[in-house]
Amino acid sequence: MFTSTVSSSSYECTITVDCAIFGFQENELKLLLVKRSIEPFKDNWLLPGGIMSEGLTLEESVNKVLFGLTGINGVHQEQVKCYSAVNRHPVKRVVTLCFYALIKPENHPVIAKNYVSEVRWFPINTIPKLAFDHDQLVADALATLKENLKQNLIFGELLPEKFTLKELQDLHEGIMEEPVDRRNFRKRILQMNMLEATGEIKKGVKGGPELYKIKK
Amino acid sequence: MFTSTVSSSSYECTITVDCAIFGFQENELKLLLVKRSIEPFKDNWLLPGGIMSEGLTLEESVNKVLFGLTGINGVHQEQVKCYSAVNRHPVKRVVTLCFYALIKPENHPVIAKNYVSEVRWFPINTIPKLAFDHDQLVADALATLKENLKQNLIFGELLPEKFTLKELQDLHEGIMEEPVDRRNFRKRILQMNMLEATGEIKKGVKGGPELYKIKK
DNA sequence: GCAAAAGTGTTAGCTTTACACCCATGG
DNA sequence: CCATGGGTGTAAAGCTAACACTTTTGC
Repeated sequence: MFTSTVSSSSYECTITVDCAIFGFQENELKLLLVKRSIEPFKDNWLLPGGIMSEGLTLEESVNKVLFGLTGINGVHQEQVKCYSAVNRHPVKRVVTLCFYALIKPENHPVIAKNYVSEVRWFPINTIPKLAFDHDQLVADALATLKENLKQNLIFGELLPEKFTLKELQDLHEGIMEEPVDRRNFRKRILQMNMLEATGEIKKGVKGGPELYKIKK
Repeated sequence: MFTSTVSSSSYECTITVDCAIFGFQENELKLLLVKRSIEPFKDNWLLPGGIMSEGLTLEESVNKVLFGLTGINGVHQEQVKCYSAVNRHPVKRVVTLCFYALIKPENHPVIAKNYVSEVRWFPINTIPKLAFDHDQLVADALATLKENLKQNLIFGELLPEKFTLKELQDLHEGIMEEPVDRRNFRKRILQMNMLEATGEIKKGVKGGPELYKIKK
């Protein structure tokens, strides 16, 4: 812990935040990337990121940065890992904390702003080579996301208030990138006792599936 | 990610590293704490910690800090979490990255140095109230340690080169704070296929237990 | 009415847990 | 020789994984 009496020896450093924003669309997991319009790494794709703000926590800072680059606003962030290799930025020493977030793309229209010339959702298997050490950050963020999802089932805002078990299963399969047996999935989920049936059925879809919601 | 063209808006901040050093001694898990000899929180116990160094990664920095406060040198560090609440330090904004390490106390004699008036190993259930938000850091570090240990079995330097299964089990039980069945433990461990029998038996202990070592 | 999706139970395999006796060694 | 700890196997329970047919609905 920093101590006031040794502040003369204090070394201050730029802290940045990067965020792997995952979204679920057309039944597959996607990642939001931005293209840099400036050097270094001009015209390269990378994770949206920027500098920590003076009066904000890192979680608040990353949301501010995200809004400033893409227009995305106020999403729940989870920490992934801190990266501090001395040469990870070619120009200046920066320490970065990486976050991930899980959002519904249609709730968050994106616009390229600031140093970003383009913002685009990439299906998870078509991610290009990224600038800086962001390939590593993405790999770590994805592993953390899957790990967290395996334990609890935090779906964030990915589901509408009322949803069918099929929708839930598609989400799971999309994120985990592996299929699961329908009956076993239903059993497992219902045993968790976190959902409650609404009694309503979803219209406009064959089979007449029941709608569920998350128990309060 | 930080960009050179926006460096005018860069906010630099002190980054500190704190470390929960766990040790195993007299068959129980202990935590190394230091007592501050200066304000704020003079005479309070807390985790050893200090400022990130200019040319070092955070992992290297925490080892430097640790050496400077306690004499402990070059131990493997694992990241726990980053803490960035704006008021977590009463004097100045600091962002802290917390680590944990797992060492063998007898390999690392400790000496109080710098702002530390005393260094002591506390059994995990007798930890006093700590300064700053270190109660939280300790709770998080312990949870991370257990989690990591459950998955892989990283024992760091806790075991001698050759050890008996009983020693391994005591270690496990001590860290996890729960007993396990001896036969089931042996089965599980040997199935992992990470150990190999040396053919030697340990002398000076009843029963004549076989010595194992970690497979290369 | 037919194609597509929803709903539903049972069984086999596997994993995990519980449990007791004999043997080797140190003192 | 005796007390302490090391070594070993099996059975029950719980969990996980595999699998097929009937019902509902949209088109």
